[in-house]
Amino acid sequence: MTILDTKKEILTYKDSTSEFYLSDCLDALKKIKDNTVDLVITSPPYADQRKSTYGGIDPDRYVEWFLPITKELLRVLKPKGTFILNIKEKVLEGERHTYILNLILEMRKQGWLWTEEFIWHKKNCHPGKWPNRFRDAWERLLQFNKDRKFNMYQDAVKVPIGDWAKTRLKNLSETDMKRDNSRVGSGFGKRIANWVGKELVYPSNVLHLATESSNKNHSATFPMELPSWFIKLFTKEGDLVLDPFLGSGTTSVASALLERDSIGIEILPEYYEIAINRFKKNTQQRVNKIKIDLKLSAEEDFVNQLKLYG
Amino acid sequence: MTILDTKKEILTYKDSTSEFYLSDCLDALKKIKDNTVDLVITSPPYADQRKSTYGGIDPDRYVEWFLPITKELLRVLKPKGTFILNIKEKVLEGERHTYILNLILEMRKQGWLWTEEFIWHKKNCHPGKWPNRFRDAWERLLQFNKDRKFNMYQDAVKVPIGDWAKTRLKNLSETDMKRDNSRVGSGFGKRIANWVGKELVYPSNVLHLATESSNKNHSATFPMELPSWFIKLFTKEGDLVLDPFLGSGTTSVASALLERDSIGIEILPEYYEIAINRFKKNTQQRVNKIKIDLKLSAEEDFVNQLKLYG
DNA sequence: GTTCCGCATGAATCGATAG
DNA sequence: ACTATCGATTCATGCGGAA
Repeated sequence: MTILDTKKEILTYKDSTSEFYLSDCLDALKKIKDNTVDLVITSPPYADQRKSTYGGIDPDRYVEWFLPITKELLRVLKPKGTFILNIKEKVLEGERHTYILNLILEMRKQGWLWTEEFIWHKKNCHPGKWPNRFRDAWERLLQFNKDRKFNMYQDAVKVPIGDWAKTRLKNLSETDMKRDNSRVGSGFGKRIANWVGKELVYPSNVLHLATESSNKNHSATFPMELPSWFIKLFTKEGDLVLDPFLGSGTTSVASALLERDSIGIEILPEYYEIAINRFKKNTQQRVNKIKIDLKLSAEEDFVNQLKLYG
Repeated sequence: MTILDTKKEILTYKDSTSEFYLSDCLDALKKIKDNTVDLVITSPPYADQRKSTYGGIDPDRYVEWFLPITKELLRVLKPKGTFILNIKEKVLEGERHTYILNLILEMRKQGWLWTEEFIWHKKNCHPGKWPNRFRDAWERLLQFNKDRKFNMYQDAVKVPIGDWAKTRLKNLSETDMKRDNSRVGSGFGKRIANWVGKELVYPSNVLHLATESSNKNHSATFPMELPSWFIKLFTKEGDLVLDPFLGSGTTSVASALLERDSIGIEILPEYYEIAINRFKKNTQQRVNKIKIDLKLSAEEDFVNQLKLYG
């Protein structure tokens, strides 16, 4: 084993501050004070799955590897904060492995409450064919809390579709959507503006999102909408978001664009650099195109909502 | 406690035989021979949920109540057979209860393999609003097997939609679909005929189905498409399907229409009668309308596939 | 014979109130 | 205190009656 580089950088966007740790996860977590984080959201290395990049954790030892980390997360999370864990068990010898079941049971012994399990339905799941199973099109989004009372801002993720709007939407052909979408601020945008606020409903615990194929740099791509949705749901502006397995930095970017502070921890220098660069690019781009962004924002938001809650 | 009525009736449809037991589940199971069942599919009473009708099982005692039953199911299932368990944990004191996690772990100790977990996305989930959670829109469909090698007929549930058909479908307005659907054998039917065989894809492990509210007789309606889909996937004509918690008899009807034999067990006389009557009505109706059904079958099948894999 | 509209109906959960 | 019951909340679906 080589000795790991460690460093810390701080970037800002508008009023938000984003810290980046190049460090072992546990080491960096120990530098964070008790009860300071509003939301932890992460997609840890899946057992044995990303062996080539992360070293891979033996499925049978996954729980014992992860428990010290969840213990630290419990410590740094505010009493009314939330922990969202994106994970899916792998198949081993023809069976779904049980490490996630055991992880949930063990985390409850640590003091975590297992509040809810959201489903991420991956609309464009990985292709493939096996004689004894179909393609895996969903992942778990486990919600844990320290207390039955936690912060939840449901109105921030309301979905602008009722019966009436839905029928109209179905009657729009796909080419219509595309054409109008490209004409910024014109037809489609105006129509959306009419819908928004007319028929807002609360979403359910099933999210419909496509994986992002664009960022091939990091093997586990979780789409920007995923952290964005939970950040809007469980934090307000100025709150602090933590991702202990930052990867290519999706959580940091999502946090900054929503003007939340963030801490991201990544052990591999390659990914750390990718995360830093992506953050700079995305926030800078945002600043340069601020006028266009403002014009687009209503449409973008609507389209994102659609993608989330198809 | 009153002494329960017990009886057994046998009904037939085409070449298939359907047995109905009015009996305690365990008692009836013990009359079934070892290694004779090709598919067990059932939706047991959820913990504490149907208290008014089924007596309700205490969540903390759910596992110990269910394990003797799964032991019998393991005995009667053929080596290459499959057990599909439809279940969802309830919320207790703000947390998702862990009895299903424990059930899976305990069933593995009995010798079951936990092969897969399908998701049933309930499009019309129960409404409601709470300060700390969204509506629950999914249920588990746990797949268990006795052996890594099991029968699976994937081609039987192929979905007739590729990218090309998908795009065309989106461009069809809803009213177009309805209108053409009503003209039997005309436009829509022909178009389907063009698609079938052109773009067949395998489905994923996420099923999109609405619950059936039409059958008001039984509180827990699982939609006919659900057992139908798994029956097609895991059995062939003439095979034997078992539902130890028959309820209003959906599994028996689905089995008969697909010409599989079936055994259904129901402890409550009210539901037993409903199941018998529904079976008679559905199979009889089917026979009367056999010509129309044959004409419709291609379309019906397509529409059902659409509903399953939206 | 169709199509459209209105309405009842759920495998729910929380918090307040009552025993 | 601890348990049991009840009202409030909410929306996709399918049925029935009417145009």
